[in-house]
Amino acid sequence: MVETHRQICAAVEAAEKTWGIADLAADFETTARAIRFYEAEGLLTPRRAGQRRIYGRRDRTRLRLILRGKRLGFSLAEIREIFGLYEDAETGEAGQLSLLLGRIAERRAALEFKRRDLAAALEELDEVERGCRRRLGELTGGKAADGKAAT
Amino acid sequence: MVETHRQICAAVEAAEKTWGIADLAADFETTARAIRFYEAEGLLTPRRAGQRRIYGRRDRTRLRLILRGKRLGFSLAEIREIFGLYEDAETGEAGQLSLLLGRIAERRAALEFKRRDLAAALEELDEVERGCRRRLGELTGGKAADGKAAT
DNA sequence: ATTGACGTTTACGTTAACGTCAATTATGTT
DNA sequence: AACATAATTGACGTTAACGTAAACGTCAAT
Repeated sequence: MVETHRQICAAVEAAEKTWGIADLAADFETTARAIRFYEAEGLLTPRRAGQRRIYGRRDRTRLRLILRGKRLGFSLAEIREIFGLYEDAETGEAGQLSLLLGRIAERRAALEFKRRDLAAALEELDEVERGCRRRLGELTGGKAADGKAAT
Repeated sequence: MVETHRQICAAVEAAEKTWGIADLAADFETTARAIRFYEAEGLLTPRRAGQRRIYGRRDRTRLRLILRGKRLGFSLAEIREIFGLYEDAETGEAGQLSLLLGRIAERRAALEFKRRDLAAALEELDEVERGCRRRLGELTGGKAADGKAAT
């Protein structure tokens, strides 16, 4: 007798909660196609129940990292490298680990560069807003007594 | 008599410094092709001396904004919208300006969302580094006296 | 007047990251 | 057993953001 999906899930649920691909897509506001694509790119490796993909906690956190990485402007290739770091940090040998620290430092530098970009963008936005409010004040404030308000 | 490029530049240089497309490409570590592409997308509008593009201060700041936007994961379409905001803040009428404040708020929300993403990414990287150092300590520190170090 | 450096337009090619559709295969429901 | 529902693979299409190559113009220097 071959186990059904339900039976397997029941057995597994005792140990760990699982999800189907549609669940993930809904929860993370993405599509099944995209999730399969990430798998094809080596970013996800869900278990299988026969044909069907079964996702666990670990897969969810992975997907969360993927999507966040994308929002920050990283390519899937870069994200894959980052995952490499994460793996190596757990499995690597001593020789690799010190090299790893260097690569982690690079990653940190990239992230902090982005943080500066972000800070600059926010500051400029503030400036635009101030300018906008000032102009609004000039136009509606009624105190058109100063020569510059004429147009 | 038709003015030569040089004569025009000489006349203009008194008022403002200018650059050619290759200069910009070099200064910002991008390519002439990309710069032309941004123009075709309506993100840059350099003056012309005959056929040739002449870039001024304003164009440079624009290009800087474009590239920063890209690094932060914005599409050229989004960047174009942002430029729209910037323009409107200077030229818009009163009615538009209050609407504009709302769009600015949206932009700010998007940027602060990214900031949270970024903070989370940095924290996780920290965690990975700590884990890495801990493992490194276990492997090389020699104090393998604790049962868990065996593998 | 030719060479070389740089710039221009036009057009087609490329890559990443999926979307879309079709044909097929379970799975649970009635 | 029949049926709808949901998932799978495979194939091809699409969009954004340029790259690349061809063919030509312009200017300064030789």
